[in-house]
Amino acid sequence: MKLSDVAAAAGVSSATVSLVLSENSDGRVSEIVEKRVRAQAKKLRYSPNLVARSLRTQKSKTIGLISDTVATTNFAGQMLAGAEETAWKRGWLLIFVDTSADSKNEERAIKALLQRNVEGFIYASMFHRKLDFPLQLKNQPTIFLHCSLNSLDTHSSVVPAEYASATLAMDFLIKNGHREIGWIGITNPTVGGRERSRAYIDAMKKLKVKDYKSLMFNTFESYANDGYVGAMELLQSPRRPTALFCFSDRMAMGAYRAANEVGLRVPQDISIMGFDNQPHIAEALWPPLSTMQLPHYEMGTWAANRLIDELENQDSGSTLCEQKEITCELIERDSVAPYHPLNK
Amino acid sequence: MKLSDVAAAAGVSSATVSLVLSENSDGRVSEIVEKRVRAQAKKLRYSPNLVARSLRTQKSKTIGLISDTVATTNFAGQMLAGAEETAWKRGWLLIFVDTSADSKNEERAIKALLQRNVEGFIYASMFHRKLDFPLQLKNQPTIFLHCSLNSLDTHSSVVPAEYASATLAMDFLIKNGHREIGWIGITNPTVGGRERSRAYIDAMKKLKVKDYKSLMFNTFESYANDGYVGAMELLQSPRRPTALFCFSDRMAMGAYRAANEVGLRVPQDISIMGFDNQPHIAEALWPPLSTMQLPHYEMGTWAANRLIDELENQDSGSTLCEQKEITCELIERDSVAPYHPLNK
DNA sequence: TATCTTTCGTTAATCGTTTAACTGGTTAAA
DNA sequence: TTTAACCAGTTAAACGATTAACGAAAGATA
Repeated sequence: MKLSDVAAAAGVSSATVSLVLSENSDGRVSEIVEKRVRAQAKKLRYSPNLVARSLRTQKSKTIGLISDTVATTNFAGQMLAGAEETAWKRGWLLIFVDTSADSKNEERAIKALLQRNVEGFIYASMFHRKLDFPLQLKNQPTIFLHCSLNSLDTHSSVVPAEYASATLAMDFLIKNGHREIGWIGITNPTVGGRERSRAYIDAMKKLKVKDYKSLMFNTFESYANDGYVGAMELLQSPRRPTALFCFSDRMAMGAYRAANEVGLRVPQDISIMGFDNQPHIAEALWPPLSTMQLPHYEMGTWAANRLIDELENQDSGSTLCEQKEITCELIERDSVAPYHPLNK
Repeated sequence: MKLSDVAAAAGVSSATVSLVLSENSDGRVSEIVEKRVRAQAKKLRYSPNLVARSLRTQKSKTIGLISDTVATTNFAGQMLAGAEETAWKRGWLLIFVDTSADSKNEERAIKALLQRNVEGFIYASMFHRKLDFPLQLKNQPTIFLHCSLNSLDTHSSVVPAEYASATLAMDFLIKNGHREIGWIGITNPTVGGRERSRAYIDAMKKLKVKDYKSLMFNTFESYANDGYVGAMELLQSPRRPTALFCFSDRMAMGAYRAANEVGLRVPQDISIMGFDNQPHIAEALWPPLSTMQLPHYEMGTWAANRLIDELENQDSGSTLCEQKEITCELIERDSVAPYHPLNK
């Protein structure tokens, strides 16, 4: 069913049909004709050919999301979901391409999307990092998702508020009476690793805990086993902490095992705090893990909304760019208990 | 850069450029002109406008994947990845839409894709199930991914070989000398639940284990805690099994906890076999869990290849449809040990 | 009455390709 | 010599929308 079919059925020209259906007919079409056109369009189940429209208008109501493996890395798929759903709700289509962190792929992907008249991009990273501007996106409307630019005054970006969120986690531990808090983290230089540990250190300083460095343990990676190793170290040291703040839920998972092995009960003997709220882990551990919910979904939502805002009012001068940080939500489950002198 | 720009630069008509660049110029363009055209195209960095081409040819080299939340459910995102990557490799674009299992959404999604001249569909399900044919896809080339049709002779589908794979898992346990094997599964009527438990039962029958039913425990859902409950029951019963076959890795995770609580070591005192090879769980447990790798990625690959095959040789009569089953791979880690009389 | 507006539509160009049909000249076959 | 085939391209019509520019009839104004 194309425009001209409807036009023929309604006995008018296709221009008229177009005018009516695009709500652009301010006084140019009589009410009676408009009704006739609408009736026929409905009857024939007309739906516009977006390819033709796109060719004519040079718009596509489509945005592209390019990412390094964001879809496969389980819980970060929430970013995709958030972006896709909001685009969808606002009448836009989101095309997602995974470049597997390969720059040749990335180039091809951007080209392929541009060839399809994509109007703007979301550039998403699997893990929180800073990067240089991808040149192929020069003068394309672009939002950075879960990453930000080294030179950050040209485009909007949205990332988790690592420092603020980790501070929230520490506050929670402290509010529960803990002072001897251990840190299990990573040396791998990522924004998350750096900022979360900085928050830990600042909180410990503020608490005036002396020599907190002996309560810190860092490994390079953040797998469960790294957490195990770190927790074994800390839990068996003479200065055993009463709570453990782990860089990630996976490390927390390892910490659980260490606690179990050492004969410490969670949370009665040792409180454990995670980070990420990784699905199928955080709530499946026993006891369920208290942790910080990374705002993946919200970030995806924000990025899509922002981009579409920019695209929909190109004329309006609202093209300010913003470096957005979203704070993680505290997910209180059962792995943190109030400190009690008897614990020790 | 459009065709006519290249044409002007090369001093020929745009038809000629089109002919040359589409490799359709069998003897219609002299070599010298062809060279000139190619040189100019390269110099001007011409890349065809796919929207215009699509309008003209009524093809889009694009397929749509519609799914109920396949992207957000972590490890099933591998299906998406598999489909997307193969489409990409073969020069096709895959557009993915998540319908959140809402039929209104699904209708809109299919319409939106059709409006963009999508040439075929992959219909993906988050969990293995059977369904009725979605009417909007009538006479659209469609492959069913991780699901199959109730009336299954019209379209191709690809699913995991549940029965065969579960049999493989049982064989592995049996090869390790176990006979008293417990089953922890679900009553929730899914293909996976039904077929895996059937494989268990058949294996036990074949082994001639008497009254194997007292070694089975089913709950409705398959969360970690359900596995815990089931394992507690089985491990504390007078007839304690020497191995546990769990419907899912998450249930196995619960079984680990139960074993630990009861004072049984994995795998020395109790062997545990999972199913799914769920990322971040199976390998993060201690000891790492032996399990079956669901062929998500391969299924995605198969679906995309199949669909594109169909689309690329529409003329050729190879439109046979196939009900494909892919067997899971056994992932041997450390949670299964040979049975030894002393174990008990 | 002559002229100007308004109203309600239509015409035709355009977006960037593809492709069937054509052209004008040369060469080969009958 | 006529006819046919071939060569190396070109012309122009699509594909299905949008939209600037135009136009005819009716009503308003001077």
